[in-house]
Amino acid sequence: MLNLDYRDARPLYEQVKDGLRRLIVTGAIQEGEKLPSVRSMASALAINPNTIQRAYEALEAEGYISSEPGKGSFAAANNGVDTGRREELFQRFDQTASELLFLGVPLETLLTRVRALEGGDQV
Amino acid sequence: MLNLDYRDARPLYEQVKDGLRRLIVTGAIQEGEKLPSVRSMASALAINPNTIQRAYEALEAEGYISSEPGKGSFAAANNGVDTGRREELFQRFDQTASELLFLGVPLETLLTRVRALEGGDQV
DNA sequence: CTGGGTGTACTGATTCGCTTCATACAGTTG
DNA sequence: CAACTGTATGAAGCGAATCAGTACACCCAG
Repeated sequence: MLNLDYRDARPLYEQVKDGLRRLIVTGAIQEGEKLPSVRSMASALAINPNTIQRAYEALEAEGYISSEPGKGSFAAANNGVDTGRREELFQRFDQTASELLFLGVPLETLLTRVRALEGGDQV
Repeated sequence: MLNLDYRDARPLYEQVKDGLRRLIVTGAIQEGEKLPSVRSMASALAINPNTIQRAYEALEAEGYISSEPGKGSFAAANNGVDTGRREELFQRFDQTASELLFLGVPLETLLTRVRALEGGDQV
């Protein structure tokens, strides 16, 4: 389901968080679908359950999942996502795009790329 | 010229690196222009010179600046940038865009945003 | 030529965040 | 009841980041 990179400088809980978010965003995990339990995912990735929980906790704060004690964690609806996350993404989007333009990438290339993502949910 | 955020979890040298890169990308620092010396910038930001050098070293590896012993560091041409950086940006671009689309942002909004960046060099 | 600027290199000490491990409690479910 | 779930806490170790100090080689204006 996920793979960790120990050579990566990023913390494990962040890799888990970003990985799960991507699965949700790309549609690999559908709305309402149940996520692996903290413990099972921890043993699957061979890391400590606390690390997984930290990732889940952060994802819930962002609004991507919701956890219910005793039951489990589930993918939330796209409309529940924190607005701060939206701002952050817009800023990153602009910065990334402007740097690519600076590097000489044609405007049309970027436009085509965005259109290709529409509905596709690949990446 | 730059401002550091000590509440930010990101390392100082990375904040300096990203900040300078953005100044170059947005045109605030033109090609060939001389950057502040390692020591002067360190005292201006009230941090250790080693931290600045680390940022400069990384930027040179990416191809955004070039340093000459005894003379100084200068903004490089956009064509000298490492291709790995390009790949990284494309990947980030796609991921960011697809997440924004997932959140319900209209395709046209993203397209308009990219067009607005063309040549403008604002951000 | 000399002094002050430049980038670069190395060492040691310290601080701080990340991660692990262990344990515990409370809720849900079959 | 038994086994699962999320959640909470504290202690400990580790490694990255930063700081401090020192040093060398280079360039250039005076």
